[in-house]
Amino acid sequence: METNMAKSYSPKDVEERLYKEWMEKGYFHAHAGSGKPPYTIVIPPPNITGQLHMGHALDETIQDAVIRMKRMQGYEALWLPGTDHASIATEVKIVDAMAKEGLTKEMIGREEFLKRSWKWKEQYGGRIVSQLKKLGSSCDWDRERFTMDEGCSRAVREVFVKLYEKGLIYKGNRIINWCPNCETALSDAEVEYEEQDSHLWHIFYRCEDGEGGITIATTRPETMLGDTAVAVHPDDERYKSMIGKNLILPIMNKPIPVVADEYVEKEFGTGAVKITPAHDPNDFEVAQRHGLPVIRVMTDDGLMNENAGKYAGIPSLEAREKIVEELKDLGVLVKIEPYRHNVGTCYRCHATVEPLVSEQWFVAMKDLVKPALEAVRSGETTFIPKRYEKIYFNWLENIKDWCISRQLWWGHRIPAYYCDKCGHMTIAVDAPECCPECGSKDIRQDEDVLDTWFSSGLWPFSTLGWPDDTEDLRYFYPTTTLVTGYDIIFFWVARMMVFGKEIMGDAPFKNVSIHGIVRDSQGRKMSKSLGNGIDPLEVIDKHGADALRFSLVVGNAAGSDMRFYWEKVESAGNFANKIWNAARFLLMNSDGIARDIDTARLDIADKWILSRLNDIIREVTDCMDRFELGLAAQKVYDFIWSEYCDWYIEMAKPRLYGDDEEDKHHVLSVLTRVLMDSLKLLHPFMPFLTEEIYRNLPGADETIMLSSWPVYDGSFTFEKAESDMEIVMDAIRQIRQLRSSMNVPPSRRAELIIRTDRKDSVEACRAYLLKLAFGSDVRFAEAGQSSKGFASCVCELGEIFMPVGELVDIDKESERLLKEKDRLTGEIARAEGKLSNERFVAKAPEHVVNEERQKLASYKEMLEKILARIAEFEELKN
RNA sequence: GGGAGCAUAGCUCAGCUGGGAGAGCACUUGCCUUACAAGCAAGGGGUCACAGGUUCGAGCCCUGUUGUUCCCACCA
Repeated sequence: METNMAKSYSPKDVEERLYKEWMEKGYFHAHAGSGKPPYTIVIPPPNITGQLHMGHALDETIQDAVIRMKRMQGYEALWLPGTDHASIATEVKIVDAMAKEGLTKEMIGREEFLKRSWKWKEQYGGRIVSQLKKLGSSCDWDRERFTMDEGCSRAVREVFVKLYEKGLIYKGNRIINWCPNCETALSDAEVEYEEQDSHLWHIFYRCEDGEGGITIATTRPETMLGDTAVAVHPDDERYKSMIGKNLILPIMNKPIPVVADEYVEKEFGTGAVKITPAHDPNDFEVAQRHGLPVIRVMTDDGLMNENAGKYAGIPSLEAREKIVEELKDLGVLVKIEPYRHNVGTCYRCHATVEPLVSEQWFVAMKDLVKPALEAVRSGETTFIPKRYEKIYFNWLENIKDWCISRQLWWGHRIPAYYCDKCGHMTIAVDAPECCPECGSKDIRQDEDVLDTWFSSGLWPFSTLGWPDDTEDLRYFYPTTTLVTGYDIIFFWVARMMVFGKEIMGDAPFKNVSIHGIVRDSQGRKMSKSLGNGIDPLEVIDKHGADALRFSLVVGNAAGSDMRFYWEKVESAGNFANKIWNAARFLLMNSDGIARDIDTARLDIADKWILSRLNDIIREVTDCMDRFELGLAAQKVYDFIWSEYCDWYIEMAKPRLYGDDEEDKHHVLSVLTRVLMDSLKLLHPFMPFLTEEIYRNLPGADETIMLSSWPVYDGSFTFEKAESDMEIVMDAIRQIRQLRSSMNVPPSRRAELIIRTDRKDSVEACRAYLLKLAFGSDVRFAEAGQSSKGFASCVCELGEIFMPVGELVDIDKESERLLKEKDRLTGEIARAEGKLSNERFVAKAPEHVVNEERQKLASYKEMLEKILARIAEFEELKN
């Protein structure tokens, strides 16, 4: 048959066209209530401000691979896509963009700012979506959601009200992490610590009664203006007598008490800690225990405030220098030590985070967390790999209350309404018309918005329609699998588990498949500041989405980091081209008619490849089910390239080019079947290529996407043919090696004279031996066949002689034989050693012992033949 | 301070429930063998970090050591 397939595969011509068609035909759409078992994945929603990076590419590839396989296996497979408003990240970007126009938030006001933000969302939110499509993601775009769309926003308010009414959300004055740059509170999870060089300042606080005093050590002298005590360890002999006395706080010149608290480490610094409750979380706790006042000395934008006396209005770092100067002048600065310590920074802008006391909204986590912990302990939800469960446990077990209010505008505004008249606070899903307490219309909503992770925590059910009782929700919740990186287990996975258990009763997913991050070729994290990021779109442009996808998955152990190499992408692209050409070969020889395999006609090679296909189907499916995609992809790769292309296609050639029309059709039926099933196994990784080829194969369905996943077929398992074929293949390798060692070109064919007990195998493989071992003829050796004038080799099949005598280098040949003799002698010694060990024979499983016996016998036989060859050579030399 | 991962060929990495060390890339040699030179064939290259232990048998299980990466905690 004529084929118009190009000589090499060009992804560009294929990918866009196929994706469009898949969309038009609605293949991605899942139907609730179809009766098929549901398989659901909700996408980790990318930020609307974001561009596709390698992390997304990996994450989407894994999800798409899983969902495509499940769809083929007959599940009602739903991959629900969407995007995240990413409150703080987006707001920072919009503010930056505005700054270029000389504008600030305050200048344009909240309403105008939100208008701009939505415009921004319309402009950029679509960008990431179109990039996901380029990867081939088979998301159900009809169900696309956005964390700030009407439904998700209502879900947020509902959950807020519910938790508030249960007393699990509260407003309070507590110490929080403040980013002076973003000017908002942050949760603990949003603080990143980095080591920085600093100093430890030792400052002397004298006693109020004039006798002595205490030297404290601090890394932040500027906060001393807000000190309300000095703490020492209750058992510290040095300070025991001071407990309860007052010290005079330098500069401020006011008395503060010495308190005893076990939080103090006697060995660190001077063993005395200044207590600044408003600006240190530990100090805050000490203050709570001892009933100390809390005095803030800094403003929200990083200046010293009115409580700082003469330092009011000065930026805190500047104040630090001046205060140190003044302490020195007062003679109370005892010493300055260099000191390296961790400093908290904002995960978005990396400004140093200021712990300070502020009125914020919190979620009380202690009790909420319990069912989420139990869900993983009981196995309701399983992490893959399992070791990530420890991280999850560790975080949830040590959780503190979650600060959820943010002093930002872009996000879900907190549904709290304050009455200006009577001061009553109303918490409600829908904005009240008037104060339910006094009826006044002078009510205003809380200015703050919620932590972006609050709404993403609801994602698995808010996207399915909750709080409404929708068919989607009933059918697809709980979802089946979550695929995400280990870097957001705290931020996101844990929160979804908590909300899922609390709101829905069921954990949001059965499996959490965790993957690593994509690093650069030197193992560094890809980052904007390093400029070492690789744009997936560039990779797709150069090598195709299939090559990118395959390279991100193949050979990678689940859950571990990987490095990006262009070579790996190229190799994946080569693989695509290899398959393309295999298909081209098949179609060039095909008459386009689909035929079932006639099992009565199967020869040894057919049985071998079908049997091997069966093995691979089982192994690949098994790997996929265990989320070992790297192994699965590797197995498909090896099977297609080595076994199908390098061996079976080559073996098919003489049959296709022969005169036996029926056999030709038969071989085509096997070639087609094996290719078709291989394409199906590969489809999750390379959706475009496999679809393009599949459709052209005789007997194909409308699309590979909805074709059925291959299943193990016992009638196509032929263990004997498989092992017989392997023995012949080994003989072919030996002959090739022999020829290669003598530099015999393929064009020079040689007669193959074989001495063997496996005459059946040789007869069955006559054509294959001729083709693959470059034989001119195959015949059996006569009794007493000598190796004189022949090149020869020994293998499990038997002995093979080739009349290329004039090419034989006797010395080289002897060397080769001696090497082989040594190898066999070694193997025999090893096997005999094992078998003569009584405990081995007694304790090892029977099949292991038997295998060892068989090997030994086979080695001995081969060695005998080698020795005979050597003897003949010795004779020849003399 | 607590926890986790990794250490296997020159490089990057696989190695499933313990049963004779693998792939890709790189390297050497020979081939334009009518699907593919983005290819085919052959080859070289490894004390599986180190030391113990369990076992008939350990790259794999246990203990310890070293190196390395990461996460959490945050003694001012």
